[in-house]
Amino acid sequence: MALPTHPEHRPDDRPGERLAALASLLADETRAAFCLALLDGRAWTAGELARYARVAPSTASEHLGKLVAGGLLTEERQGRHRYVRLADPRAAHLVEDLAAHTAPPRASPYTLRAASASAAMARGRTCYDHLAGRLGLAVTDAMTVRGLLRQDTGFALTDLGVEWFGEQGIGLDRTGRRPLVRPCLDWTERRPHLAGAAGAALCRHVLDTGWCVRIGSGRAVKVTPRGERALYEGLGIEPRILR
Amino acid sequence: MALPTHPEHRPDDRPGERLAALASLLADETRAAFCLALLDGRAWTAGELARYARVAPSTASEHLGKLVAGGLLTEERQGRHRYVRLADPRAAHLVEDLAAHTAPPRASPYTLRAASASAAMARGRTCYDHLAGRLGLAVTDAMTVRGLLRQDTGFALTDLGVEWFGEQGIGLDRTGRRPLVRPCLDWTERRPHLAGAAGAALCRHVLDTGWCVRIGSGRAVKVTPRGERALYEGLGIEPRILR
DNA sequence: ACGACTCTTCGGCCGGCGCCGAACCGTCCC
DNA sequence: GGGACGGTTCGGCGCCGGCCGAAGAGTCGT
Repeated sequence: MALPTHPEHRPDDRPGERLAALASLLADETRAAFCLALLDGRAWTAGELARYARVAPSTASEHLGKLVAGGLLTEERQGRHRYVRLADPRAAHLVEDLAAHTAPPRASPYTLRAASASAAMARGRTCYDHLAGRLGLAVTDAMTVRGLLRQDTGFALTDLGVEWFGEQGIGLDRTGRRPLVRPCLDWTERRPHLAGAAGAALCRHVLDTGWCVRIGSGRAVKVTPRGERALYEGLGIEPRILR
Repeated sequence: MALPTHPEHRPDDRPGERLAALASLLADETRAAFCLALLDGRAWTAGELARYARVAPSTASEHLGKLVAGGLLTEERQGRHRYVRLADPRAAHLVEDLAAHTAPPRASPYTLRAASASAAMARGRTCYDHLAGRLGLAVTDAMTVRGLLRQDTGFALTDLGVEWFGEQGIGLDRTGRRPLVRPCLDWTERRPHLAGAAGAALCRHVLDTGWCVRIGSGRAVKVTPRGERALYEGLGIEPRILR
């Protein structure tokens, strides 16, 4: 027996349907705040997000339901906690891209605490799974002037760059469907920095080797003394840029 | 006298505000349909868009007001017409990207007319200002295998590729802030094709030299016999791929 | 000057959705 | 077992926003 399809229903007669549905997920201020918070790549609990966005737990729960159903987030239940994170690099990319389109960075922060926190964020932070902030830019720029990355005719590693990753002992996974290299336009600095599988591998490497450490539990990262030496020797990055 | 700023208003206390505002523009089915239609890069009148999306002229007018105010569209008044187009390549890129995230391409078209129209679209079309469809992919792939473009470690023209543009007499404008080359992930074919300033220059070139012509007034383009020869001789593209 | 045409403004309607609090369920810890 | 805690479900409230039709303003052609 055939499904009772309405005769007037034409499949492509509503060109904007899917696009609107996707955009709707981010069209709410609370959900947008959730996604921006999750750009740090970590898993947050529902309660953390609720407090962060200053809404009732019940409200947050409903929003998370929509974001998960929409495929933007994945959840992981552990005991009485509901951990939630961006579903995959594609979802992170989407949020990044949209955020990058939201015009000017905001004015100077009000409190001292906020000022020092945002200064740390400006120095170095992670953006989902790669390095961003001045640190991310410094690495990207250093790789560019050293001929490891070319930005003048697109955005791609050179042969030299691929070699360099090998020398550093950073494995490049070229199997997945994820692009090896892509630019990520950060919304404070207005210039692209290295993202994609290579960017993620590099970020993992600098954290694993102790070149950088996370500050507290947030997105901000700090370069260690050892990391300063390594970045200077390996890429010619002046330590003072990172301070 | 100071402005009566509310003391509790903290500027970065609403992280998702801007993102949500931007997403809201596309979160309506009618507005989304408008933007998708405008991806052809042409200027549409308000009435055309209203008929296309099947809403009253008054409704369309209101939507256009929002899209223009949000910076996604620009308008140009001519007599009693209001011509509207995507504001810039960045806006087009945004819509493309979001559209690319909306999952699977839809099922086979119902009517014969729609089938032949979408077949023409699949063969070749423009996506804002560059080539897409099988034609766009064929060009991108041919450039890749000939070493003009590298996609394995990112997405960038090679030196050979820059040279090739020069040989073809296609000027590459590297002054603007627009990236020279970027990938555009099309939402029917799931692979990237050449976009950015170079993609636009190439598209302009094939239309100017008569290698391709637009079919009717839409986005679909057709390769001329002369174009077939040129594409075969210049890039080794088999004519049958384009049929 | 007149009518045809395009677009805009306004009022009003309606549905959807974001929000909360209360009640409830399950987990963890004493 | 009892209490604290995290999350969810449900009902209800209020508002925002998309839709239309009617009326009006500006433009073009005859």
